[in-house]
Amino acid sequence: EKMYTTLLSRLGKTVKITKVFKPFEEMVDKVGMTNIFMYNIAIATFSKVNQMKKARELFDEMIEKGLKPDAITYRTMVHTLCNSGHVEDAYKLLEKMDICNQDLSMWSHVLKGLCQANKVNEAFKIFNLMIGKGYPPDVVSYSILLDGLCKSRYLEQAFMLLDEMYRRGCTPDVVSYNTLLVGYCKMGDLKQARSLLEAMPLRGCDPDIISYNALLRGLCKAWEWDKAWDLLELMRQKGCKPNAVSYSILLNGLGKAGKHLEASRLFKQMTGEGCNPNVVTYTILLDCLCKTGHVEEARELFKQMVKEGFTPDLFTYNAFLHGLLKVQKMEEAMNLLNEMVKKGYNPDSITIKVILDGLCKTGKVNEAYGLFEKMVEQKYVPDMHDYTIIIQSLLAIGKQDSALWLLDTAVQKGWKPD
RNA sequence: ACAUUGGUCAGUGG
Repeated sequence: EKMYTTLLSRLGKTVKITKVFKPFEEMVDKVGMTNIFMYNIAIATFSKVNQMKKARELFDEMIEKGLKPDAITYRTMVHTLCNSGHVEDAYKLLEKMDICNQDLSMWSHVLKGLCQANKVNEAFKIFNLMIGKGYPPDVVSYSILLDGLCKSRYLEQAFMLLDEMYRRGCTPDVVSYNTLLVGYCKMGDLKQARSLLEAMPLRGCDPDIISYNALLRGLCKAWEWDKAWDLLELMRQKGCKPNAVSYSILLNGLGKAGKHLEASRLFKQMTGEGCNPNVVTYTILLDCLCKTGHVEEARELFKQMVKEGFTPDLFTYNAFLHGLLKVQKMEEAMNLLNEMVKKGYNPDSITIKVILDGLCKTGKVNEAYGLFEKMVEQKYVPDMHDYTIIIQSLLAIGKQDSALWLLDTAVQKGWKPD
């Protein structure tokens, strides 16, 4: 039994790296799952590769067998339920389990899950409930709520919550401040961001690279290029050397502003500054080249990144596909699509929208609809945007009745037209 | 023997 547990653990670790879980699954089926360790390992492993269903089955199975889940089992379950959009279930589980197996971090997972589902109000309800149960919040749980408020654009409330943290003796740390900084910058409120940044050292929190990157993003969004360059200089002076994220923020800003020459120059420059490119920076530049009508250069960049040993990911493929389809290079796009599938990247909802849109814009509405039906058959669940792409192009070629029919189908499936 | 480990920054579609 000990041997099997060790074996399972070893195999589990490789699964987490390679994401290939078939052999592990067979192993789980073959060996008898006899102790709690084996279940804990198996549950954790399956949840790491997004096999929630498997994880839950095992959890139920162990209870049926009369094995009592321990704190670790519960923690793993709560964690993965929250991260896979099943916060409700996580909450139910927490309500059911023994007090001795609960702790603040589990409740924090629930808070985060709710915030990610855009349910900040719910999060606050749980927050109060959790306090009532004897789990006073700490700086982490507060920061989760701060982030939730910021992402829902409730910046004033976030600021007030920061104040509440002081009053309750939960001194905000650099993460709390950064959370708010990001919020201000995304909203374009650079004034507030700057004053918060200046206030930080006075409150015993020196800004770190994330603080500066947040501000950098705000400056790029406002097209304040000179100030952005000044900030880079300031960062170097303060010993916060710009990192790959800093450069990708700048690259993306330049790209979105259509400044592809400057973006290309910065891309070359960053290596000289001791910062190596990565998949993200490559993808940003590639996208920028595509969007500014330089597909040939984009293709060269794609080749270059592969040659330099970087593996294109779904973002890269989607961006490039979009670029190719925009200039009607249908055949090359389909080759790329095949290549990406062969490499193990399954088209996601964005890939599908890119292709639908590409087909429609080249007048191949029928093909688009055919693909759409095929995807639905393969249990892809289209959203309203997928419908919109096709409906719009049906209207464009004067097929109002088909468009209306499709719209009706979407509505019947519970979608709300926008 | 072994397992879980809570918060903040960058990229793709409509």
